[in-house]
Amino acid sequence: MPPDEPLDALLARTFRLLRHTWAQHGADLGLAPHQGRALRIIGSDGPMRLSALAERLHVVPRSATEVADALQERGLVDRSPDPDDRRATLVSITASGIEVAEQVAAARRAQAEVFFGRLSDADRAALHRILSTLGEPGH
Amino acid sequence: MPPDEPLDALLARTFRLLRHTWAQHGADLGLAPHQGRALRIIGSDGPMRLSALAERLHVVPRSATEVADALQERGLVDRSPDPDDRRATLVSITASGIEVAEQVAAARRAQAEVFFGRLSDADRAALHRILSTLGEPGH
DNA sequence: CTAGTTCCGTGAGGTTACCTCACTATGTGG
DNA sequence: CCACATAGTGAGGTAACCTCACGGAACTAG
Repeated sequence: MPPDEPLDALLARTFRLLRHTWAQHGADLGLAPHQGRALRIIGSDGPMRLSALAERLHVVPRSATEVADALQERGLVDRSPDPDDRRATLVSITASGIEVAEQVAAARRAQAEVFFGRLSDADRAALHRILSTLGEPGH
Repeated sequence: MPPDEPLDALLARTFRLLRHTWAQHGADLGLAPHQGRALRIIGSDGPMRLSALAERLHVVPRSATEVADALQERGLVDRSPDPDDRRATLVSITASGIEVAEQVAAARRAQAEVFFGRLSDADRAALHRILSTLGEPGH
């Protein structure tokens, strides 16, 4: 609302708006944010160790166990022993997991279309370029 | 990293990068995210009821009590009875609260300067305009 | 004025999503 | 063979939310 809102606050506010719509639809599918994120990661990167999943989610390994537990209980992922290391467990997505992940992805695409819909093509391209610049190298 | 990353994911990733630096400096001052946010709100909007603070923080009133408790215990805010309504409590910022809020704000400005520093003035203006458009009206 | 209703802040207690620590089973370098 | 590191998980803790119920205060009708 403030016309001179600093860029950082503006970015935060915009993101919160976007996240709000995500949470809405994620909740509709009974998925906590990290669960949806994990499902997407496993779905796109293929079977991975729990420790690898933990790293992708930015949580400690113990917490990835819980995320996997929740998804497994819903039948969305499976655990299997890693043939290369009998200490390790591979988490892979199931058929119904793929289905749910696809629903999530579709809902997200649709929502992004609405959310960014008011921008011109040029503005979308500019936003993409500028954000990419910010996300790039020099930490 | 993906060159064709969708806008929504890109926005989220960029924000996470920014938030990470916030959390860092907030933690340095011993402030949880909501505490810093509350301090900023009370500092800029003046004394307010707990229920009003709750609304600004997007939490239920009971949770605002806890945020205020934590800040009061650090001596950063004060509670006083609302002269207009003896049911209500006004939370106002103290002298040391102002000092801490100023430190937080200064750190934030400095970090924003670094974070957005790689953008040209034109790009900053474009980003500001585009994000403002996204945050505006038709939900 | 009074009786009913609504609203303010908070005590009590639950849930959730994280964490650390310790343990077992397994792998690895000397 | 042995010391040490690593993968996942049980046990238990914490922080930040939540709901529910309450006492005091304020509004509203009759």
